[in-house]
Amino acid sequence: MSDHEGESGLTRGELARTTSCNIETIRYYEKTGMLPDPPRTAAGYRVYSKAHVARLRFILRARELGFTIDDIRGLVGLDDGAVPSCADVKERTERHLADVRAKIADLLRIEAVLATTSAKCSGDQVPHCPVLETLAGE
Amino acid sequence: MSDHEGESGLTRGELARTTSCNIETIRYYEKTGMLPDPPRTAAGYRVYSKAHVARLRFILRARELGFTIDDIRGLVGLDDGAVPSCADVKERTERHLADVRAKIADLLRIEAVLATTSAKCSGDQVPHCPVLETLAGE
DNA sequence: TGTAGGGTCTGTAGCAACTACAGGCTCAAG
DNA sequence: CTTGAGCCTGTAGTTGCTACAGACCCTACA
Repeated sequence: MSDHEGESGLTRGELARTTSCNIETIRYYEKTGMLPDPPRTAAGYRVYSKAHVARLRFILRARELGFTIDDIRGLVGLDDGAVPSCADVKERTERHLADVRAKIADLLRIEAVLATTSAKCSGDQVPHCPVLETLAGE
Repeated sequence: MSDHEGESGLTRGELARTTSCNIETIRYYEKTGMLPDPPRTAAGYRVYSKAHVARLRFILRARELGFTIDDIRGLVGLDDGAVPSCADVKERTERHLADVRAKIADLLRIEAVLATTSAKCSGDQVPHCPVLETLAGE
């Protein structure tokens, strides 16, 4: 699979390594239409171009930021076929930002409960376990 | 299904309503052993006692606090059969607390990126979309 | 007594977003 | 020409539910 295209023309394994993406995930993104179907060699091996690398990097970065697959589909214009407008992108981002903030607020509440409850517990055998009592509803 | 047991002896639907738990989730918890199999009427209807209500409330509260099903299994002594020691409970709680804190840290990083990126975007047509550029990797 | 409507029973399939096989090809090196 | 790595496909598993379909059952009302 060494060819004449310079650094282009990656196999699936090579793409996985250069992007640190699980090799099966690549196939998954292809199946779900996130990543365009690459051309194949005569033997059926996928051949990825630089465009594929860029697209995959985009997807992975968006996932890192917590965008769902559907969000990303919108960001790359796969839901309506058209390249999304700047306003579209901004709106999706803001919506996602609100979700993230809500999740942070949830987790902070949870953290407070866990921290105070756990602090009450000596770890020794005390008459009642504060953690279990909290969970049981006092 | 009105019986002589006072406020005990709930049907599945009644248990769902009193705990605000989805009715199917109850069956799921039963199937996975989180909730003990209740006795049945002659026709095969489940009959739940106060103990079931308490156990389900416990599970739901622990889930709200982000404990996984396996965590909860440990908290109620279902993984090794024995009632967990206070130290066990404390250790599980602390471990979970660390997870929660890590998740919060992740989300705060994400929030910062999203907020600054989104702020750069006017929403109008500008030459380049700052959000997409960030995702594409500058 | 009949029936209409709700509730309940079971098993099974679906969701997100992957991940991990099994069984078979293909390719490059020795 | 063989060996071993890599690739191909389809399918099943993961977590924590949720949502059916099709069959019972139970109560109320006529």
